[in-house]
Amino acid sequence: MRHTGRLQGKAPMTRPIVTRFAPSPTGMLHIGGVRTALFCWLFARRHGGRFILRIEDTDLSRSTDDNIRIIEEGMAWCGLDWDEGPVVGDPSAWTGPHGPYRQMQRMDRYRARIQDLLDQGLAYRCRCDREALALRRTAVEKAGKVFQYNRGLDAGKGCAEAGHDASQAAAIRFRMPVGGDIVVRDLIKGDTRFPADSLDDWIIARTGDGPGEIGVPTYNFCVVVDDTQMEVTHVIRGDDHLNNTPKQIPLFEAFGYDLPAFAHVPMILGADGAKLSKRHGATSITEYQAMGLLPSAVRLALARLSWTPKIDGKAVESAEEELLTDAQMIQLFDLDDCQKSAARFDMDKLQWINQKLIQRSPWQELEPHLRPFLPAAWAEKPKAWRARAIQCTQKGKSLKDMAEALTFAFVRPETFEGAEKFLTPLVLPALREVRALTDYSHEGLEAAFTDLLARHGLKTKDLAQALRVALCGKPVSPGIYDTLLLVGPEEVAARLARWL
RNA sequence: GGGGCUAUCGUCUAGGGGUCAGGACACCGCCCUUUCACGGCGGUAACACGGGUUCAAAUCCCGUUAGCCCUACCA
Repeated sequence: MRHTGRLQGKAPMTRPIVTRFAPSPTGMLHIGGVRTALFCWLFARRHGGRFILRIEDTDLSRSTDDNIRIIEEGMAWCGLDWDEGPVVGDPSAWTGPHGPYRQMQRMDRYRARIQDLLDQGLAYRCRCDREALALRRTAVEKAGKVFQYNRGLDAGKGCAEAGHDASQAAAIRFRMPVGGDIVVRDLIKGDTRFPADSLDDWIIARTGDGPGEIGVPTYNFCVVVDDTQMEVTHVIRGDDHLNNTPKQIPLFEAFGYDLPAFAHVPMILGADGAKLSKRHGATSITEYQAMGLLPSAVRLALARLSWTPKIDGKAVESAEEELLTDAQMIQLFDLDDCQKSAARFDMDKLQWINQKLIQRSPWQELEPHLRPFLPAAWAEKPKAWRARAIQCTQKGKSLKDMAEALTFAFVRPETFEGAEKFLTPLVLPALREVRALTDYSHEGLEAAFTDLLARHGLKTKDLAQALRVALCGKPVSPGIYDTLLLVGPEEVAARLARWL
């Protein structure tokens, strides 16, 4: 077992747990990224550790401040608060002792480390130009072999022997170990061995601006520098990075650092099993927000993909147990209970969770989330009215559904085709009396209805449906007493007028 | 091509030598009902394939197949 760190797989207990989420600001915040962040967050919270947000913006062509703000806001909406990282809305500020937390602002650190490696002979300058490299690559591949820089079939053909001009600008390559296996001890995937000879001397810094200059370092290099310097104990990331780990491990060792523990979490797939993309519907976290989902529902649904919470060693066994609170999730979260395989995104389950969470939330908690879906007039309504409005629509699947179910309270309805089917001559006399009702308490309305129904020989259904149609413009609304109450006596009279 | 990861109901999964293969979502049916819902009860439905090992395999081993990842001076 060569190239394995002494502490790999178990972080030293003397250090507090530190996890980090390190997205690239290249567009929207992807739901898969949020899930990875969620696992990091849950793990840190579970162990009373710190959670770092770090921005990997070394891809100059795609990284923008706007994209960074999208990440920050998405994380914030999801309730994934970070202990160290950028400050929302201020590109030059950060919180935490290991800043800055944007890689492009950390260049001097990277260059210093690269210089160290160069001085120790652990890395070297490479002046092969890309065309020449491409030529060699195709030649080797044509022969059915694998092109690996300075390795395998290409062994001994590195720059040193190629006699390149030292006055040229150069990229920097890291000298990888030869022979044996590099083993990654992964908390989710288990031990995985990679033949060291399947990897080559990879580029840690792009070609610099001039001779002796060190260019922008690459991703695999920056991560290692950052993770060590930020004292990350548990690298929890997408399993697309599993293959990068054997490249990074020798770097940790070259720096003389203990290895962090690794946990590669499976990806989230679309409903058809393909990589989750736009054509599957929502991929950006902001779309979930717009759908009327509660952040807590998104958290639970995402967490339950590839994670089975175990209570006293037993997997959750009922709908009731499935509905974990954040506190329970944090208390229960364990990398041991994570799946190795990718999971398909299940929108039905998300919606079910959302519905259940809406049902069991106090109306005051729901209101701020519901507010963006409601008309401005909402704010002017009395507290008791708002409470009733929310409570009688808490059966909805989403905040959007709830808001839609309440539109009748704000807009006078149009009539519709077939309204007469409900507003028959038989119910009109009763409707006329409803117009005069003044006691709008639930009990008052119920008593009045009982009396009305008896005297006019109607069934509850007849009157209720007629009222729904006249008041809401459709035969669907909350309970009829609630509907009346939310519309209010004057408006009820006004809306009824056209039918009488 | 090389290296790596993965594989139980439609979906998320439990189970890791002997289970009627369990649960949740979805779906279907019944009940409740002033509409739509909610709720209650019940039901359909799975070990990718082929070889081993074993008295016994979903479970262990080896193949195969399929999907994905890495193989960039992207991250």
